[in-house]
Amino acid sequence: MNISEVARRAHLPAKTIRYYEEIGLIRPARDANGYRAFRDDDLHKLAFLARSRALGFSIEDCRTLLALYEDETRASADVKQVAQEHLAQIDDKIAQLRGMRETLAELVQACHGDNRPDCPILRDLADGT
Amino acid sequence: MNISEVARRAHLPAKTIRYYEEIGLIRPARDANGYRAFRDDDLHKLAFLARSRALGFSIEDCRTLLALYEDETRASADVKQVAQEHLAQIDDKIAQLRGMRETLAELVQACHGDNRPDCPILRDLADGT
DNA sequence: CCTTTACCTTCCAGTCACTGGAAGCCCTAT
DNA sequence: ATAGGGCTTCCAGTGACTGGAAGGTAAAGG
Repeated sequence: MNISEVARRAHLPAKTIRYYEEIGLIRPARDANGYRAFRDDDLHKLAFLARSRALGFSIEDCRTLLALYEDETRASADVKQVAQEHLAQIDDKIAQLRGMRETLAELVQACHGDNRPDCPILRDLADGT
Repeated sequence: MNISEVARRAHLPAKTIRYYEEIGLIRPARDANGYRAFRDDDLHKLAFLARSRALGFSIEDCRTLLALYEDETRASADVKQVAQEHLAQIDDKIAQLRGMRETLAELVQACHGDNRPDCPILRDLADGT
């Protein structure tokens, strides 16, 4: 498989796949002409990475997960821990965004949004009141 | 005011304040010795920026908001539009995170987290099933 | 007056995960 | 022979800082 085919099948841009090789997540073979020659194994790994990234795991988490995936003697507890920590981070992020959302929604609500300069949004940003 | 005092009062790291000057958000005067000499006006702007950033506005949004803040002839509608667009982006982000959270929580739930290698999390990442 | 300590300055590099673009080689079809 | 598309590498840029080095300056203590 050339890069564009594997990109299509793994749902990743070709650029990203090259980048993943650069940082050592995959090691595709090369044809005589220098083109990357992807095996099914590479495709599986890339699909694994695409799904891990879609769940918001960092690249370093993905590296860990991929290593666990390939390690037949892994303990599922190790996988679970990575996932749980990530879940906690997502919860933090959601909480933070909800806080912002609440404040912002109130301010937007309070602003007339007309031609006059008076604006509760700016007042709040200026005074923090 | 020197940078450390204004940093303390605006709740921003000194590094960030220097960065904000570099990108043209503020233009503090200079003392003869080369130290930045912050006026109350600079402090107000920095506090404004700190609060805008805390609500998740991008630096470019902050630039716009600061310009509106300083423009006595602004229309509040312009401010409201920036805030509303940002609110919509936050909502998108929350929705995306909630999607991830839901999937992840299910997977974490399903994983025994013991010494055995069998793991629904890895299965899902590998198969997408 | 000297030294220490705590500021302040600039500049450069690194973060994270790509993304865009340039320059150039390779393969296929006409 | 040429046109097109795909492939390669390398370099630079994104956003918003953050860390650290190298060096000037100020205030306090001895």
